[in-house]
Amino acid sequence: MPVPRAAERAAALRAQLDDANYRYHVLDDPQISDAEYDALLRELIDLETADPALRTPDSPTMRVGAAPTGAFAPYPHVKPMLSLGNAFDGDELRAFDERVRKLSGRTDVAYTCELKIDGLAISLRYDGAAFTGGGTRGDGSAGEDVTENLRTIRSIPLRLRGAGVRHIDVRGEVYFRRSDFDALNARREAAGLPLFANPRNTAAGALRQLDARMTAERRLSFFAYAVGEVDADAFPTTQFELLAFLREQGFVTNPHVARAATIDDVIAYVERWSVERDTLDYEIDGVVVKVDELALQEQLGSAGKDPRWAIAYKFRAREATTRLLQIGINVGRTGTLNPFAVLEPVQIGGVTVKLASLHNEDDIRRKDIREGDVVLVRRAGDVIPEVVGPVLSERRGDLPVFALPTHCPVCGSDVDHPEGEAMARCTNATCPAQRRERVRHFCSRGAMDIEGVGDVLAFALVDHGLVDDVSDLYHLDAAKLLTLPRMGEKTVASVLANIETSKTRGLARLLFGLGIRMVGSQNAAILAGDYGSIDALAAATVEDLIRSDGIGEQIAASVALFFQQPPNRAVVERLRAAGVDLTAPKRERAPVGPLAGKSLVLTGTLPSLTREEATALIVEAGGKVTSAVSKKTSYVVAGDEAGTKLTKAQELGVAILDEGGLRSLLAAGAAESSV
DNA sequence: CCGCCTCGAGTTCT
DNA sequence: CTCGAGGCGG
Repeated sequence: MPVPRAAERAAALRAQLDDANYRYHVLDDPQISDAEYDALLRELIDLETADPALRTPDSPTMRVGAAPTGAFAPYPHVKPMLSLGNAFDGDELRAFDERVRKLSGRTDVAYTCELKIDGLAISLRYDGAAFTGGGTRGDGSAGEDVTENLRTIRSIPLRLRGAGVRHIDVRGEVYFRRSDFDALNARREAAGLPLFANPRNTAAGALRQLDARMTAERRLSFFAYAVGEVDADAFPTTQFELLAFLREQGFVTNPHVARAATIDDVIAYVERWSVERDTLDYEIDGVVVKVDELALQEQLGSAGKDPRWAIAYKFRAREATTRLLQIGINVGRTGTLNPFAVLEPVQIGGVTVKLASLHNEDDIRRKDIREGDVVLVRRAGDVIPEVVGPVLSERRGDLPVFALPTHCPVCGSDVDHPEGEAMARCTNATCPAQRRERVRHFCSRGAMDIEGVGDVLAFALVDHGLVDDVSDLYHLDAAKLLTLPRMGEKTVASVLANIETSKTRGLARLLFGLGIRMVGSQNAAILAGDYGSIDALAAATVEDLIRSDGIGEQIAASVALFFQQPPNRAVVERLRAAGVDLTAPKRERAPVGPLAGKSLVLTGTLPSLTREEATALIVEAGGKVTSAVSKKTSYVVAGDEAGTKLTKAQELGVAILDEGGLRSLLAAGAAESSV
């Protein structure tokens, strides 16, 4: 028999803790601190530990999580949990509205609009006022019993607050707050554990933990939005009031609900949230639209599986899960082994994604990505596909940990992977893959800009033995080119003409095109400007080279090494013999113009200028175009569909221009200089 | 020696 | 666009 005094105290503590929880989660108006809450909880745990008879199923102490159970029992839904039909644009919403009005015979139907939380649908059962169990959606008629795990979620009340309810099934969404998810990942990173890919899958995994203590640590949240079977004295008549009723009972409902008098209001709501979705602390994947009147819902009923009184508007997906079929390896022009993902094709944001970069071996290991995994794929900056990570809950059996090959997949040479470096390299400079890539790079737009020689022709030239190194491009003739597949007289003539034109591109582009390690377009321009000719540069020592701005020991050593190697010297001589311009104008005096000394960053698409044209105008005005935004950036020129650079500029307080702003800046200087 | 700034290298899809 | 890493100023 429990000691009466202790029983009283336990009951008081329970009431106090429930109340604190309700104030914190539902009212968002905490009256006691987290520390005080913890102290009360501690006291209750101690009482219950001393006398287990004091323990009740709805005690807040149950939230810390019970010990592991074997497996999940089935959880039948007396009233099935519905799935909703989808709409992807305004027209489909209008069609839905028309059907509703036609079937109901009404001229006007009001709707409630609710954010569609990207989490897991669950059902909670209350008998009397006490929480007695809950389960996942499953196939709609039965899911899994995850009662112990649900108990750990603070925003799920363990007792109803209102009177008059004898039984109720409450439906809603379990989800992960972004802030809680980020905090969890930060802790995992500190502990050296692989990071979770996204909040939704992590929430799913947490809810299916066999050990509820693990679930408790994850800090899941819950929004209630519907009711299944119910037996109560009084019940609301609209969806909007139903949400208020759920709040009165102690549930958290999403604050961004709206009542829409017409379908136009619904569409306005959808458009607003498709833009503002990123401002929320949780992820949403659409909007749920329901006929507001519950009686009308009943009347409309369902067609097959889907109710006729509700529809889910889905935002365009930004990420998706798919199977990682294989990890392939590309060999880059510098010999780097670049792993890439071969994916089961999947639609993301309107395009089919089949491939994605995987960066390097360490990255794959850190994310614990394995061949055969189901992976989460996202389009970084809404463009370039990226594998975020594996969905661990989908992993079946033992998949092998990824390891880079020790020999080049193309030529079989040894692979060099220096300690502490991210990239592994094929050690064979004459590796066919490297040769192909070097020729392609030489002909590319930023380098010698040889029109007509893209990936396909560059590879064909190397593969057919017409070109071994870049100097061979200038010793081609029509007869040789005609031996290649898909090359006719006309194409050959144009390619030869374009190769001829490229001879005058100048030293900066040539140096970049040669593909010297650590010499990209910028360093190439600096060296060309400082030395004026390839002979002067080839004669420079490391000590000479490091005097150039931005050139340190490593880059200097790389340049010097390049010109020491006989094959490279031979390439230079053959280029000279062909009449390729190996000189550059020596660096002109300090830049002048309205943008002298300014550095600008371009992002997005400008209305009437290409990126190249804008860059040329800025350079002409004495300015510099760089790729990343920092405190030193003078202006960010933002066009349509600007990406993360615009956000960064706002964060750092860097001035932002549109195309007009850029033009007036250029014009201002032109006016001055003409005076 | 650390932290910031830049640059290099590789990348997807239509 | 991303990540890695070299250069350099504090």
